[in-house]
Amino acid sequence: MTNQSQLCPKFEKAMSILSKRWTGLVVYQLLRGSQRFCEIEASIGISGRLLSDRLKHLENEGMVKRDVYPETPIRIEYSLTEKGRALEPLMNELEQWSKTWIDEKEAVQR
Amino acid sequence: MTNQSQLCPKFEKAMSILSKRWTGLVVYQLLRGSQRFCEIEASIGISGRLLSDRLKHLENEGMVKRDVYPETPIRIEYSLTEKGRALEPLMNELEQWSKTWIDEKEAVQR
DNA sequence: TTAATTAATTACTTTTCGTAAGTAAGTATA
DNA sequence: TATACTTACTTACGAAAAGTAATTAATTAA
Repeated sequence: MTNQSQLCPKFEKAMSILSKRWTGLVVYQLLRGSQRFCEIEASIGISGRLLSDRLKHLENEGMVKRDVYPETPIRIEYSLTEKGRALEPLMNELEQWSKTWIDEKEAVQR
Repeated sequence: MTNQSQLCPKFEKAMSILSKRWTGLVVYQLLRGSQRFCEIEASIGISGRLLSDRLKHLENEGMVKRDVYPETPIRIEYSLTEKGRALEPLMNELEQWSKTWIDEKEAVQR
């Protein structure tokens, strides 16, 4: 099959961001408002090692902003940029889809 | 931080499907209509080994249907079920987002 | 008999993930 | 002064997943 790819490079890039594990959940969680490292860590169950990596990645993509408050102990708040917040409609779509098409039994256990 | 996860298990499951590499692109490609193995392989640039794995996975999730036509050479058509097609609005959202927020330079190169 | 085609699968290497422990900075407590 | 505490990371390392390439099975044509 010699078919060339017809995929839009921008779309492909967008999908590559979303299809990296944890990244979508971090964005979803930050849609609730700015949060600190340990809050995100606890809320989605990611390890510190990977959360650190994903936040850096999202910062590089211009989707997340990092604010340092030199209190004691230090407080660092992460929040979405406009680019990040623009994924809200997509997240709502995914919520709707999951409510309609995923049943309790196959959902993630905790 | 002792915070419990507030994530909806259904949403978490949905996100885990989408955040597995290639899965989203396979669904996106099949939204164009039923296709055979080698067509999908060529169009999104996935290896046969992983495409085989992802199609099985999507079949198990009830999102993809596999039809065998015992011609010569054998033809096997993959298509989306209703559950799979229901992701079309989300894919449209991601397309829009990528057009607005990803610029040429950072897009996937080919 | 050899080759061709499609849809996989197997073997092997590289990359990423997950867990746990360690570090740095800045207090607070004994 | 020494020790402990808190947050936000980083490092080390074994396990799992991904990437590449070669191989297989079924069928048929040259």
